Amino acid sequence: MTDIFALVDCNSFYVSCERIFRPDLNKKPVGVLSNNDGCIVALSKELKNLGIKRGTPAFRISHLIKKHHITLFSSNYTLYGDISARIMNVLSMFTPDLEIYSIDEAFLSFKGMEHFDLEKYAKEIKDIVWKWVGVPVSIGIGETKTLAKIANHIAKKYDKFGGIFNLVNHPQKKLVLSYVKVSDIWGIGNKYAEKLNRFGILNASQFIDCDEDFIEKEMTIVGLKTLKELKGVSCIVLDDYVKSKKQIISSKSFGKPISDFDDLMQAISSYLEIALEKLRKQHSVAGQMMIFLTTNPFKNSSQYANYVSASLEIPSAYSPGFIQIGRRLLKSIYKEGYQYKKVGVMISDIQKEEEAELDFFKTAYIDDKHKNIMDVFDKINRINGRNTIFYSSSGTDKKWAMRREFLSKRYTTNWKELPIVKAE
DNA sequence: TCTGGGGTCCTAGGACCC
DNA sequence: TCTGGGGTCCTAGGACCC
Repeated sequence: MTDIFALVDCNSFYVSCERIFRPDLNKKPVGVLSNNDGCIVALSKELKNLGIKRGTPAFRISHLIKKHHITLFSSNYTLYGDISARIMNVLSMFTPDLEIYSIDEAFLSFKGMEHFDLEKYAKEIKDIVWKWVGVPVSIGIGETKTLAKIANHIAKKYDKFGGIFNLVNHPQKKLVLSYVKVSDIWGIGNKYAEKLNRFGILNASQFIDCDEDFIEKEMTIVGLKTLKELKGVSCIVLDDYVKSKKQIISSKSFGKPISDFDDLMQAISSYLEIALEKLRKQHSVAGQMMIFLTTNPFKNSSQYANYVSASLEIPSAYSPGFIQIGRRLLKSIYKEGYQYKKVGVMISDIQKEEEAELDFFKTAYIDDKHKNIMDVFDKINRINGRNTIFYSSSGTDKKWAMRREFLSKRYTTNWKELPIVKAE
């Protein structure tokens, strides 16, 4: 049976989520901002057409907002996460093998379906997602994940394909690949694209003709896998189970500069709470933690950045233990007199709770009481909403909280903010 | 005034061991 | 002039992804 992969990718996902509840913004330039309303991270086609690029700081386009009637939103991850879950739910009805690759992308296995009308099937998927959730998607189909990615890229780029492109047994595969820049191949980023360009390799068709030893030498076995995938040899398998995280990071820039130790400690404590809740959700414990802080590198003021890590005697997921160590670590690298822009925490050396318990010398948690406390803690927040209860070390004044000036409502996760349909 | 956040994998090099 | 060889483990850094 031939392996066939379909990649379903939402178009301008965050923008599309906002548009579900603001249909008046269809066909208009819309953007979604990063945390702190800093950079533009998602752009509608109309905004892209104004020459604005992903990653542009919002303040650089402030003069264009009025002129072109641009609408900007603060990122509303609660909303996007909820819409994403709905889409994945719909997609899972079309295949038993689904890999949720990111918040807005999923690989579907079409294994053994080479005699089906794959484009027609993809069109059905696209239409149903649009009808039931209200988000437009593009679908690319290929014998490998990398080819499905390329097909998706083409489906998105050229309107004439109606958002669907199939590379399986394509009679002009080489010609199609010659239209794809090497930097648009999945797995080839800026650095390797530049390197390949220096060798005169500019598009996917030229890349596929390269000598395998040469590619492995210049791009390690990662590059070699990409090459083989383009040739139709599947090297990247479909992972249809949820993988546990091997490290969890929580960090955010502050809404305004912070220099006080206690404020920084509040942020560290809050981020640790977020990271550890994620850790417990995947039933794991961590044996290592790291914290870091930095001033604003874009400012001319005096700069300082540092990080420090510590190992835990016993791997755990008990928040107070981590917060205690976090305080000690912060003390060791904190310097007075600097304007800090960001702090963050990282927990690593992660293993499953059961596995840790099997190890006689590394019993997870100090005792069951700690585990019970955290279970109850998480349950309360799960039922009543995040931050219903939290540690006092995380503070209540939160001077450092991020800016979110253009936040849309919690249309799908809060009863009080449900959209209202008015009959005229 | 204003420049994101969260991940993975691979490799090279150092420390250490026999 | 010579100053072994091989293995493992860990870490930092680089590359990529969304």
